[in-house]
Amino acid sequence: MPDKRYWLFKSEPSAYSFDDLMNEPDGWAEWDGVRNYQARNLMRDDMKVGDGILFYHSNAKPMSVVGIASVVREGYDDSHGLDPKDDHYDPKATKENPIWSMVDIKGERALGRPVTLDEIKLNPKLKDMLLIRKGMRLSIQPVTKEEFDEVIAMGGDSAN
DNA sequence: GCCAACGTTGGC
DNA sequence: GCCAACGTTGGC
Repeated sequence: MPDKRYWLFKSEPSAYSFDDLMNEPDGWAEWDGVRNYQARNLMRDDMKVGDGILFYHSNAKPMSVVGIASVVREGYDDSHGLDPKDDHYDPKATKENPIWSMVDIKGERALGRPVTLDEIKLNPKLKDMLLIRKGMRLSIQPVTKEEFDEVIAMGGDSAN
């Protein structure tokens, strides 16, 4: 996979945690409900099957990267926006133009230990991560292979 | 719980 | 097309 890319997905563990992903009965989950155009474009246009994902817990104690996941289905229509009863309903979405996209992801493995936001901020190799840029709220962010590998190394995972 | 930063909406 | 108001995110 010559052009494998790497991403960071944020999730509030009170809403959906890495354990929830690992415990999915089917082994994978729809990453639905993203309602931000920039994040949508990344999912719709740039993600490929096999891409690596750092799974980050926001609004958590501690805030940290807790596990590794991967893309198992490339961007497709997020039909949840069409359902008025769905939490992620968007009144502007139509069958002809659902507006939003999602990917499917699979939990790979937990890190040996969580890598906290504080540690990421202190690591000079990770100083350019979007995650620690002031005001950066994007829930899906690209990361470089070097950053991806560094976080895994910090988490004490030797699997790759 | 607070609030800064940011995206979106809507009046003009 | 500008921009103030508003809602949300997410660290603190």
